[in-house]
Amino acid sequence: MLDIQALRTDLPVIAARLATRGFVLDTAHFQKLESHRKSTQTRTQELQAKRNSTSKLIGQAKAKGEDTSAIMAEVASLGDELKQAEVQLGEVQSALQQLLEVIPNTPHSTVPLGKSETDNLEVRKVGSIPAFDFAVKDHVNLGEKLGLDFDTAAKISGARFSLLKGSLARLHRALAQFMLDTHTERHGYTEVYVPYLVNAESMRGTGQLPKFEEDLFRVPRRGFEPTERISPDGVYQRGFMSEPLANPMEDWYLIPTAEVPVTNMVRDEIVLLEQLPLKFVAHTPCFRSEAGSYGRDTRGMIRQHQFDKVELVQIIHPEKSYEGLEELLGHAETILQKLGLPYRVVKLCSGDMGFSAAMTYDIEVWLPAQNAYREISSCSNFEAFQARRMQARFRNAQGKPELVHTLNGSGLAVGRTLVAVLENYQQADGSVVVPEVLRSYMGGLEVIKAS
RNA sequence: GGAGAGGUGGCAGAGUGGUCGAAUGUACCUGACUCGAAAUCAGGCGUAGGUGUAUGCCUACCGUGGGUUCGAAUCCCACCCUCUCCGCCA
Repeated sequence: MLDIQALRTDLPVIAARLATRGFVLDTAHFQKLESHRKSTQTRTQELQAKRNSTSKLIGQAKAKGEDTSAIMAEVASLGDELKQAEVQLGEVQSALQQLLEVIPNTPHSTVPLGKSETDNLEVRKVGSIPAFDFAVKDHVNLGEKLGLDFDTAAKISGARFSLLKGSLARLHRALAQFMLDTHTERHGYTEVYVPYLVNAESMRGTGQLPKFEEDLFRVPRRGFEPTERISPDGVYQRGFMSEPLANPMEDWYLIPTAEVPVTNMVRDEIVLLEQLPLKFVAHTPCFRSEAGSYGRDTRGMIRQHQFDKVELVQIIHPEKSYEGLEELLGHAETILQKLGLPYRVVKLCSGDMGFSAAMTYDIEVWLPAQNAYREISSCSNFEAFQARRMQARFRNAQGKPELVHTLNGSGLAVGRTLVAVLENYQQADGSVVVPEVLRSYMGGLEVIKAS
């Protein structure tokens, strides 16, 4: 969320910055709401002040045993007008809030201007692209002999799920363990285990709600009848839904990234200055509906409804956040370097960044079968955008509460890393060499072969 | 699933419907005393918002949302959360 004070004082400037990311801010609408808010709030507070002072007089008069009927009649006439003013104020404030919640973050001044991913800026390329003296296979072809089974996953669940067996399942686990160990032992992160089902308030805090609900899996709790049942006359019914119950419980959402539960750890908290930066790493599954991505990456495990990710999160002092972003990016890069995977770092342009980010670096890993770099990590500085939504603050040197900055980045997406390992370490016979750093996690296994 | 207890300021903990934004203790900050510290004494110490050049003034907030009332931390309703006991359970 943007600072409403800044919008009040600097509206044209902020609108122009938002325009660089392709967002049109309706400034006239904002100004109209804002002036309505101002007059309504002033009027409401005047009436409240009058009610309060008069009511106090009644109390004092009664204490002395005086007659209060005249004064009570006076304040009674306030009632309707005050109630109406309060309702109006509530309406205009929630309208402002709703408007504010769907405005994206303003890009940092050093973010390259552009409309789409073609305008992103390549920052560096690291590692050398492997040369193969045979026809490279993609991870799907390679995996089918090694334990990567999409058919069974489709039977169990549906499209965009995968099932790993044997050495590949272990490789998947090894990657996650290796990443966690590296970040905790070398980069100073504290490992956390977090809930995978979160409430709407947490989703709002990091910016997934209210605008991107269609990307999420929503899990109803109490509130509906089951979706399957045997009807009274003995017929099996599927997809049955009753009318909603009178008092439904708040729904949960499956996390689309560990960013949500981990960053929300500091929601509604005031952390001590000396505790900053807080650095957390979590290995979690991520669940995404992939609504709107029909037909994209349908083959293989690049784009799944469920995938694992090791996520880095930092809660950091505002003056240190850009420094912190470079460090966090480096922490993610370390994983690729140690795995010996070639990659490049891209700075996203204003038009390609996510809703909440002020600056984002993507790390793209080389996939030989696609002959392309593909995103494997996204590292962002959200500045105070998420902190403002979460009311996540620290006590500054003057002892006053001030919003923290939040950073996060994948370190890395486990499924895509597995794809990259398979494709980059493949051999002519269809086997895959296990990267050196993973072997201790694989019981010393050096090559994954068809069983 | 059944029965009960409770949610108040950083923490602890009071609060007959009427100067309660809230006693008191503790922590913290400032000052006094001291060579210094401890102890003691005095003062200060919530968050958000509005308004004004300004000392300031005003509004909201006692789990959340409604309601009753001229007036609600206090009364009523619903919900959320925590804890205890019983049952079930990985």
